[in-house]
Amino acid sequence: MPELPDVANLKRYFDATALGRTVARSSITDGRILGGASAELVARRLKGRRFEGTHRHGKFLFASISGDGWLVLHFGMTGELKLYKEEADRPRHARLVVDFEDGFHLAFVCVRLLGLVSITDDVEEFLQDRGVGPDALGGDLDLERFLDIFQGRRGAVKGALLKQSLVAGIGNVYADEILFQTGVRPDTKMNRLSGGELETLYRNLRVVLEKAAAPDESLDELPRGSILPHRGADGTCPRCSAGIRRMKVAGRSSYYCPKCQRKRG
DNA sequence: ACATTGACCTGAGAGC
DNA sequence: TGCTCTCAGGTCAATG
Repeated sequence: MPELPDVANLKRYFDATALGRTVARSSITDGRILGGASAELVARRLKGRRFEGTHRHGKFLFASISGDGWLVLHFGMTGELKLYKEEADRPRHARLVVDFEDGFHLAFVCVRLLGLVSITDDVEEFLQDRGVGPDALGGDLDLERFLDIFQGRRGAVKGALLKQSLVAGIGNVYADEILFQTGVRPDTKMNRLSGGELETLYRNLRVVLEKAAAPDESLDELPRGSILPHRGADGTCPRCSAGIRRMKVAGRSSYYCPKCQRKRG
């Protein structure tokens, strides 16, 4: 679930449920979610504080803690947030539970433990240390920067789109959607695309993610319709009705239309 | 430097 | 019912 558009939704959920509330206490129920950070530090930083605002970069969500630093959340493959009141409603696989003074609880749920909970004092520094590239929807990713990053790469287009150090936020599903809109097969080598195709790729990347991240998600308004609901066995192309095919690219399942998406080179 | 592969985790679903 | 296998929307370390 949690690619850029999903994290945008989780940010809205966090804003609606946690901002302005005061933390009474918090607990980490499985230390493996911390990626080396200290559970004691997380608890100490949150206790008695309020969340004042949030910031999303790629698939990371940062929540500013009143007076002192940021809570870092990454949702991995299976992360989500759940606000609840009654203890009986605590979700399974809650890895971080924040208890608010007003009796509500916010759980960071992560079945497969591939997500991350941490603390940082400086968001920019955190992103730099981890080698995270510019946000896919950010203002500093203009066409020029995009071309700088992707032009001349030798590997598959899809592999490059998925690489968070190049551009942050695109995951397996939206990479397929962007490539469907662009009419390019996922295994096409990046350096086989013309300048014009790269520009189209950039425009589609922005449009797809903007539409998907909007509160009223509207992918079906895309010029070619959306391939996303047709992923999986027996899917058909929304544009030409050909059977959707599947192949592995960069180790990930990739769905594409054999008629609308051509391989170059 | 760049690209590909396996490992990290758990759970759901298919097939026997 | 229960076992085994495959797969899942992410990322890192190790390898070519």
